[in-house]
Amino acid sequence: MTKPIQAIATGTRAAILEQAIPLFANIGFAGVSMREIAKAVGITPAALYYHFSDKETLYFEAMRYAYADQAESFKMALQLEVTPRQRLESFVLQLTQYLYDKPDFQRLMQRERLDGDEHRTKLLAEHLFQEQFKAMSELARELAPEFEPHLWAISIAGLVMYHIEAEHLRHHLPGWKQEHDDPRVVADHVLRFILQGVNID
Amino acid sequence: MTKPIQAIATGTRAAILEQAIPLFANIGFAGVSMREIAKAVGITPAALYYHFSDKETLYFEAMRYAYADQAESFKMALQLEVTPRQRLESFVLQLTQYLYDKPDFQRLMQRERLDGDEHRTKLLAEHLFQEQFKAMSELARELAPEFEPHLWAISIAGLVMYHIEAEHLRHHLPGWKQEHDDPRVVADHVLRFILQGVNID
DNA sequence: GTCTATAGCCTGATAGAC
DNA sequence: GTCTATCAGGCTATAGAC
Repeated sequence: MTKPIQAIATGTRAAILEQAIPLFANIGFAGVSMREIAKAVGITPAALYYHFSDKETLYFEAMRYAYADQAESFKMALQLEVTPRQRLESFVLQLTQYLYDKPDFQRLMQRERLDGDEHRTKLLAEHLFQEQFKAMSELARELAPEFEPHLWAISIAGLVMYHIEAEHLRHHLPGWKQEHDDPRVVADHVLRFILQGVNID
Repeated sequence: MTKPIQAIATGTRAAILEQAIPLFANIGFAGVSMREIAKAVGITPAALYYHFSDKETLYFEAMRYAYADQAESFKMALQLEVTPRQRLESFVLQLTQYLYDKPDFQRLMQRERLDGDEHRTKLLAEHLFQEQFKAMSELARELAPEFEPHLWAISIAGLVMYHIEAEHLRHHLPGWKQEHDDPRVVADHVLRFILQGVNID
């Protein structure tokens, strides 16, 4: 319905990436054709091949473009000079809010977990998540020393992500309420769920 | 490599479904062609259309077939006449083990969360998960009355599932150890993670 | 039930004009 | 840079023989 001509993008290359991202996120690599992408941008398929050598390269670049601003987003939350508990709280809140605000990014992550090859998965882990994951592991050592930091950090991330990824499914499961789709309610629940198991002074 | 001709299946229809399931699970609906499925079964594409009216119907029936044995699997774990804590323990253990043992099922679930339409998602929720989800919600009331049962049950399921779904990604994140791929280690961690936050007598 | 053959369309990708 | 035109091949699905 909405046809938001790119306001941010300058240049055709950026416009292509910005139109391709939601298509790949919502339909997947195999489900989207170069013709569809071209149509969304308002050019012919042939023009796509001037900017990207093939479909896979376009997909790869679309991912990199979608990730571009992400790496910066969480750094601050974890590096603040505050108590460990406050760092955990701001991390959970920020992650929840981010995933709600950027559904394309969230769905691209989800698809990579299913279809990402070794190369892309490694890139994802090392260039996007590693720094935050390290900070989370450090937090684990401070807040929950009785756990493996790696497993603990995955648990935190998984808790947040699953609530969001299962949103449609949850709507048909007993006890669902409208408010459960509110990121603040999810973040609040997840935080309480974690903190009850953590040795807070 | 391995070409395990169907040993369980009796009849072509079952053979088709059994060959289609891993293909859909690993590559996805849009990524798999009727030709590929036919080739895996050892028949021609035309023969598929004798058994299933079109590709979508085949996919739908393949899902139903993959789910068929699942509904029974978890019932006992939750209906045992044991303490709530023991029911939680056997649920987490059984879910973890099941997802590791049936990667096709696990991946089909993951794909449904991404691409499932309203109809399939509802079917999934109501015919497969509802009963176990209710039992989990009941468990929540007994073990963690300070939480919303719905959100608590989702958290438990999400904890287990995310560890498994993120397996490839985890391999490239700091602190990963080989043993973290062992379902018993994951189940043990998840259980401890949950139980520390639960009021056990 | 399964086959051969094929219709009709869509796909990724390229050549060459502008 | 973007176009028109097009190729070669893959796709779902069907018709009709056996």
